Amino acid sequence: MTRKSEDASRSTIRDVAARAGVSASTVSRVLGGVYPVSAATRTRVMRAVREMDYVADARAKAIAGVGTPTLAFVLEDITGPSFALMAHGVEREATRLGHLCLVCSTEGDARHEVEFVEMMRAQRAAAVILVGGGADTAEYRERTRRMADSLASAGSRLVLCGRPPLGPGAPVTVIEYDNEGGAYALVAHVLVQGHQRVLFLGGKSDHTTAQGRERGYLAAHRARGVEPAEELVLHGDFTRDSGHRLMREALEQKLDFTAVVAATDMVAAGALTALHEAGLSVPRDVSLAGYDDIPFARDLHPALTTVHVPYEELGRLAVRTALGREPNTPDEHLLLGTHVVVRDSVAPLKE
Amino acid sequence: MTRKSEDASRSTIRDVAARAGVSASTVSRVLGGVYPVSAATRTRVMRAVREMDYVADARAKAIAGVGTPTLAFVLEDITGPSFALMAHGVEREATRLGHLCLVCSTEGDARHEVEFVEMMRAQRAAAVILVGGGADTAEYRERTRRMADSLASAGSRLVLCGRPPLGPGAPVTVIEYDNEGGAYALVAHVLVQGHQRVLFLGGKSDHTTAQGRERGYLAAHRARGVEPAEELVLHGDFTRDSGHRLMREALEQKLDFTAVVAATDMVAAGALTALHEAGLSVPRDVSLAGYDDIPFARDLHPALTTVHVPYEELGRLAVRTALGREPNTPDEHLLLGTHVVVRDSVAPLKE
DNA sequence: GTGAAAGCGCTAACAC
DNA sequence: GTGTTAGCGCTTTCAC
Repeated sequence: MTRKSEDASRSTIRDVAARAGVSASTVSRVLGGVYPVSAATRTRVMRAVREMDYVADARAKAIAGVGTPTLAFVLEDITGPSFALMAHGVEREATRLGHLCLVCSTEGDARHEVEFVEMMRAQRAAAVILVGGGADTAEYRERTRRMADSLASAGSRLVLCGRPPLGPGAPVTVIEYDNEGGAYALVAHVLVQGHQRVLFLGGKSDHTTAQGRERGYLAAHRARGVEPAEELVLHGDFTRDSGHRLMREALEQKLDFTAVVAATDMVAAGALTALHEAGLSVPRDVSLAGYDDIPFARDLHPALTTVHVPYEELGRLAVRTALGREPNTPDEHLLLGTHVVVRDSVAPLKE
Repeated sequence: MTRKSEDASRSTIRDVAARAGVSASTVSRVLGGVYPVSAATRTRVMRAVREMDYVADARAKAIAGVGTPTLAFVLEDITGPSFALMAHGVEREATRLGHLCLVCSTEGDARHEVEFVEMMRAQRAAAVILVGGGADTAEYRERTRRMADSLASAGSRLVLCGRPPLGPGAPVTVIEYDNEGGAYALVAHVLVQGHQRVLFLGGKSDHTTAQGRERGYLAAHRARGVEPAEELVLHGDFTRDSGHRLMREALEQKLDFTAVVAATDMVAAGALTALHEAGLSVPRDVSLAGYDDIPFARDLHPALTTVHVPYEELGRLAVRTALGREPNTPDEHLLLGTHVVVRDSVAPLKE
């Protein structure tokens, strides 16, 4: 049986109406749901719909005020495991709440970011979720503030996930997780094992997430009365390659350390490989810890001690609060907790 | 300076027109681009636009025939590294080609899948890309064929990525990569090292991707004149946990093998930790290989020998061909090559 | 119950 | 150059 010969490409509600011998309104009504329509007409209409394989144009519905709402998720690069986790949470929750989910990758370009947000505003997205840390500059605040305002004035809402909050009064929701606290706990755990010289493989020095983790590293030292050696905190970015390079350099320079804490698990993965390449054994020769608890962390060898961040939950939460809010609500600030998960990559210092 | 007091939420082109003291068409024209408008009016209009922070409703534009086209990408779970890679490719290429990109996760549920496709058809998506293998059943073909037809008849197009092609004549584009060939080459590489009993950690036995890889495993054996032992091919799924479990069971059952080939890198990762947990060393005690060449493969220890699949390229290609096709073109079939990348997890068999 | 008409926000053809 | 009108595909009064 050949499936329909006419070109449904331009099949409109009127075409269906014509075929069923009724008016467009009637078609709309039977499709719409529970409006009283005689059984006979309903059947005829449904048959026409089926025969023509008709689906109402979602854009037209939207413009008529009955569309499926949309939610936008803009991130740097879906390829990063923690971003992917969040995206998953966002996507699940969005569809659970009956929303369509647009995702855009900015590739870290701020210009792309504002372009995307503008597009989403044009799409009349119910909310746009921005994720991924960055530098907390005046320029950032101004730009982001502007996005927040225009979204808000369009009845939408901006959600900042793991990125610098704006000043007070901005119509945004910010959801963060505790970078400093997590790093503090993690580093404390390392220090307790007797390590005194722990190398920190950090991120970009103006990146707020990196800063938070670095602060935790520092604070944990000071809490135990040890002043961290300046040459032990290195800066790169959050990639695997950065960890690999930094670690190799540290080894070449014969820096003196017995443990290393990486700003992310990716960095830790690179560092681990560098360590292995240098013939060092973890944790026998040196202890290693990461941050994020991406799924792969436990398949590293040794399984990585790290800090768990509830990324997926973060994503879900982001959409839930975004969609639950009244548009012009002022700022709201959620802080999710993190906790260290102890595996095998950190061992007590043996003299 | 306070940003605009009126509620732009319902700010329409007519509002802008009123404020600028012109007609809506004029506003449309200055916004539209290059239509001749006097400098004076243009300025006035632009000022009004700025003051009201106006953006044209993309849905309304779309319905009027000048919208940003949309492209849909539906996958099982963005959290899988290879999916993420493809998504990245798709997303980049889509935005490069001026398309918006919708992504939906089906969580492996076929019902969700058809629902999403229906939605995308309603959205008048220019194309929908379906990725992720599955069982090649009659039900699958029928269902998918139906989706392809209705998409085609709506002027859109279905692209199948790494999943079973339909019969001939279906209006779909299918892009695959060479599972069998890759597995063949990989297993040949293992056999050449002297291994005779190589364990295969496969996927679901009705999953076409898994089947392809298994066929390659088998073929490589036969090509060397060795009949693979039946008890050495195990079935699970493509997750890390599956690899872990299967490996542990194989060890418990004291299966006799000197190398293991996993159907995916994730499976290999799980298997690797199971091996480590059992106190075995790779590749000294047993060799191990994966498939996919996800970024993490080289940070496993030892770095994983695997088959490279150009996932990101696959994604880009998918959108390029999808968008480049005329709607009702019959089937087209692209096969991307794969190649094995030799790292450290496979070693020659020592007697 | 059902149809005609108005309206959603926009663009485009057609005046002037 | 610019305004008026019609029309995109749909929903929703408002009549009958």
